[in-house]
Amino acid sequence: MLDAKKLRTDLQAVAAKLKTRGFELDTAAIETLESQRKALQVDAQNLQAERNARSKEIGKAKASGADIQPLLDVVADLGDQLKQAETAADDIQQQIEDIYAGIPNLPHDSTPVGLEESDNVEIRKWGEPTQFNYQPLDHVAFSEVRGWYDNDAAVKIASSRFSVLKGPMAKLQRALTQFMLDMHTEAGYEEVYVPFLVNQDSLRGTGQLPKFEADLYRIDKNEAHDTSDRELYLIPTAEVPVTNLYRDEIIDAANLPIKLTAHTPCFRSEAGSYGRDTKGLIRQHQFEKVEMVQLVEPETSYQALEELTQQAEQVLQALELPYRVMALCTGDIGFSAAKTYDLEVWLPGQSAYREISSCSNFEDFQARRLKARFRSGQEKPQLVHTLNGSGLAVGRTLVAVIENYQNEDGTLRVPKALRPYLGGLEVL
RNA sequence: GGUGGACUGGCUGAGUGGUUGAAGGCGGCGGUCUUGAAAACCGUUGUAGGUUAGUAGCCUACCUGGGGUUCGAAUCCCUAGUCCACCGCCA
Repeated sequence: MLDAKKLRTDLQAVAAKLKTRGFELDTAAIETLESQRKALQVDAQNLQAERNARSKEIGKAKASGADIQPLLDVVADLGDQLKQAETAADDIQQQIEDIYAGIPNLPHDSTPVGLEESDNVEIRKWGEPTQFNYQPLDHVAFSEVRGWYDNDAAVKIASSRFSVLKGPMAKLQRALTQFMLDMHTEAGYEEVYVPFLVNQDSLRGTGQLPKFEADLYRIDKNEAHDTSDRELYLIPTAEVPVTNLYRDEIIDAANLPIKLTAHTPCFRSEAGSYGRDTKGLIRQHQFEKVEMVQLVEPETSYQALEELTQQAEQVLQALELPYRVMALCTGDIGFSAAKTYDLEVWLPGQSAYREISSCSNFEDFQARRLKARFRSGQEKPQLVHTLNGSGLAVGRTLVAVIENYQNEDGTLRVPKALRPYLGGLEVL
């Protein structure tokens, strides 16, 4: 959520900035609503002040034994007036909040301007696309031959876009997870284990709600025994539970930066992506991811974004997987992000670079709704800046390892860094 | 799953429906005293919104969330959440 004050005082500048990401802000509607809000709020508050004063008089009169009936007559309809004013003010307030909740973050000045994926800018490249002296297989073909990957079984027990991994491939995925967590904890990230189901407040905090409900899996409550009015959602990323650890918290500045890492499954309904990446592990309803999250002081957040991105790159470098770093353009960054780097790994099966990590600085956009603040000394609490990045998407890393390390005879070399996690095996 | 109890500022803990944003204590901050520190003593100490040139003043809201009763709610009622205790079940 953007700063309401900034929206009021700097509306045209905000609208201009949002336009670079293809978002049209209805400034006229906002101005109208804001001036109505102001009037109604002042109205309601004046009535409240009057009621408070009158009620106090009644209290005093009663205490001194005077007749309070005349006083009661005076305030007879005050309650109704107040209720009306409050209802009107709440209604406008709600309309304003609904609009504000749908406004995306302002892109940082260093985010390249552009409306489409093709406007993203390559920042750097590491390694060269892996060379083969035969036509390399994609991960599906390769792993099906070995009996490691069973799409039909997944469809039978769940539906499409799920997968069953067997034997060495299942083990390889676990090794990758372990390896990544170890790298991050050695670099100073604290490992956390968190719920895979979260409530609506958490999803609002990180910006998935209200706009992206369709992308989420919701657990409908069982009316037979559940009278609660809470509904839980499967997490689309560990970002949600991990960042929400600090919702409604005031952090001692001495404890910043906070750097966390977590491994979780992620669940995405992938609504509207029919026909894209239908084969294999690239786009799944359920996948494994190791995530990094940082909470930092505002002045250091762009430095932190570089550090976070490099930490994700370290994983690819350690696995010796070729990749490139893309700065997403204003039209391609996510709703809550001010700046995002995508890491794209080389996939021989597709002869293309594909996203394997996304590292973003949200500045105070998430923190504002989370009320995640810090305080140094006696100063007023201030919003933190939040960042996160995949380090990495494990499922896609598995794809990358299989496609880049395959041998023509159907065997798979184990990246050196992973061997300690697979009992020293060099070939699978 | 059943039964009972509780939820108050950073923490602890009072609070007969009426100058209660909320006693007291702890902690924090400032000061007195001291060569310095401790102790003691004095003062101070929440968040957000509105108004405003203003981080001044004034007004409003906030005692777990939401709703209600009332001229007036921390206090009464309903509802949800959370925690505690006992019983049952369980990886």
